[in-house]
Amino acid sequence: VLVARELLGQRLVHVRHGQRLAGLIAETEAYVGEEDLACHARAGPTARNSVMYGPPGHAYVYFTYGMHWCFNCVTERGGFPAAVLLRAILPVEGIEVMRRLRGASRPDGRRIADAHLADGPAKLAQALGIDKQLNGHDLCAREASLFVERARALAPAQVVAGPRVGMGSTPEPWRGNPWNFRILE
DNA sequence: GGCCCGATACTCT
DNA sequence: GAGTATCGGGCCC
Repeated sequence: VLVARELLGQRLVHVRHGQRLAGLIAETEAYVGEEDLACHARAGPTARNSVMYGPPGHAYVYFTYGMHWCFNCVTERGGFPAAVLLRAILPVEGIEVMRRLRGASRPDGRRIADAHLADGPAKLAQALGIDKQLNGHDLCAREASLFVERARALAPAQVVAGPRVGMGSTPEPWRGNPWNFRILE
């Protein structure tokens, strides 16, 4: 939960084909251990969630809804499955490449605003070119192509906490735990 | 902005 | 076979 809050305002970078694609992290969510019934590790270790059981500082990238990738930073010690889902960034570098990777345009054919290029977890992954090839990637390695840079600290008043998105039938208290964090607009 | 719905394929309570 | 940490299009407001 602490990492989810502190990642806000920092810069997520993917160096792709030698070019930096980067954005300021604008929304995150914490998923904390097997007891958290919203966490992919709620039923114990599986092939899909194995990276979450590994050491912290690695990328957990999963596939969902038949067509989307989502990117998480693994947190906590090895053996304790926890991660932070990155749900939105504000693009700042490589914006035109992100627009092309998203391949989306508005129904009227006009370009999508920068702020909406990566304002969802699957949109974020698509805009940065993140997929299963980066599952397990060491975000802290010296030669890492995907990593987080320190950008700026946010004042507590700039952060909004609320319940996580898409909890469906997840029981309380997990459904309502305020483990989603976003930057106040 | 909102609501509804279909797409799509992987995971495994 | 059911469920899914989602998105975009169509529609309405």
